[in-house]
Amino acid sequence: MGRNKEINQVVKEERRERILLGALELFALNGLAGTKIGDIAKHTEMSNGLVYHYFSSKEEIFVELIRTALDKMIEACRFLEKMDLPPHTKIRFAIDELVKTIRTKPETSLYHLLITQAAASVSVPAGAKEQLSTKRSIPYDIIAEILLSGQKLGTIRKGKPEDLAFFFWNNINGIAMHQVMYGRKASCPHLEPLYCMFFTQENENG
Amino acid sequence: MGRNKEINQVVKEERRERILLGALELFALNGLAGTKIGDIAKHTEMSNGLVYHYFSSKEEIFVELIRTALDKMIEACRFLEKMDLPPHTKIRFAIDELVKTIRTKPETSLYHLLITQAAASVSVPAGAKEQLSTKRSIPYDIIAEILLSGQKLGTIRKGKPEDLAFFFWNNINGIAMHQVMYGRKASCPHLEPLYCMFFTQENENG
DNA sequence: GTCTATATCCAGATAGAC
DNA sequence: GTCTATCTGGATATAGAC
Repeated sequence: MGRNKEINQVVKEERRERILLGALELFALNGLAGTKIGDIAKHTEMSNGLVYHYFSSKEEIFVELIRTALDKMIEACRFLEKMDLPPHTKIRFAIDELVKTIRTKPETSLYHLLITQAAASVSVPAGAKEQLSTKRSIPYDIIAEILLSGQKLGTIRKGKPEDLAFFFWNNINGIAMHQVMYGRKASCPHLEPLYCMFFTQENENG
Repeated sequence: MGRNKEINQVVKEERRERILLGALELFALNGLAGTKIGDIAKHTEMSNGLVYHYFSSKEEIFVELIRTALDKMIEACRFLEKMDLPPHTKIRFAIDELVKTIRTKPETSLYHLLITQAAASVSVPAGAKEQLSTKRSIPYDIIAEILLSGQKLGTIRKGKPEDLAFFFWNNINGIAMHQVMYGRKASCPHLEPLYCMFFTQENENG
């Protein structure tokens, strides 16, 4: 009894996840307005109505995805922040790790794409706007902070840390987009040029 | 008579331009599906019906904008290609000039955004797909070619030219997006980190 | 929980007056 | 050329059978 309820709960959770994952692919590629509920239903092999059994509206799905995307990114950044490594190693690690995740876990690229898109768009649901305005800057701030420490040690190039952080995320997003567009077909670009952006010379070849 | 016809022709052309410019802003920010004909009409202070007097469909407007965007970009690249400058100077010039245009002519950023968005999207009209598939790679190829010449002269960092060209455009697009999002409020990021991506050391400080 | 059928609404596009 | 009114289709969301 209580038993069955638990199991049902799990099944229900699973279905939700399926819908979210399917919707993520579609939203990331076609945007909120460009994705019909019917598309999501078809893509997850459910009926139209069933989607509405799990979510009360298309926007709700979208907002939940935005929330998840932002939370995952922030979590990764906080983890990075706490690592016991010199700043320039943290940055290198962050680049390598982000790119590895992008290449191996497809939904990662989609999350990046989704956030980038949503952040640039005006006609985004209020709930998503709220998430974005409170959380979007955090990864930028954390990277900027690490870069600043590195600059003090002379291992990171000079320049406004916020500017460098901007380039950092910009390139990560671009790589994610590249991955989504060309997938396994084209190989991921080599990352040396990216390192060069951030590391001072002595450090660069190390 | 022939006189009046000419004048009318000019007025008509002007209206078309107004619609295109207004639509560009909306498409770039909200995508094709996220932009209603009514939005375009309101934004250009025309009636719904009048928009249809100049264009036969929403998609037609979109495709024309994509075409224009690609053609402008290609034209600028060809101009760059033909300049009588050493490769690394061409690259520096290209970055400076692109960023200057992005900062001073607002529609430029919107064009960049529009193309990036459309290229990533699946649900784009056939006409736009066609434009993209025949033209999108040209700016990448031209920049890669210039970078390759520079590599032969030792003024451009080594690495696959296509990869470097990818980063080149990726950062330009990111700056365009930044400009659209924060406009005049936030100042444009400093470009030194970008130069570092492409130039060899001796050259970098020159 | 899951489906089909449907009510409702909204947006693309057209018709026709001025 | 420009507008308003309207047709029409399609998409969101709901109702109700199973």
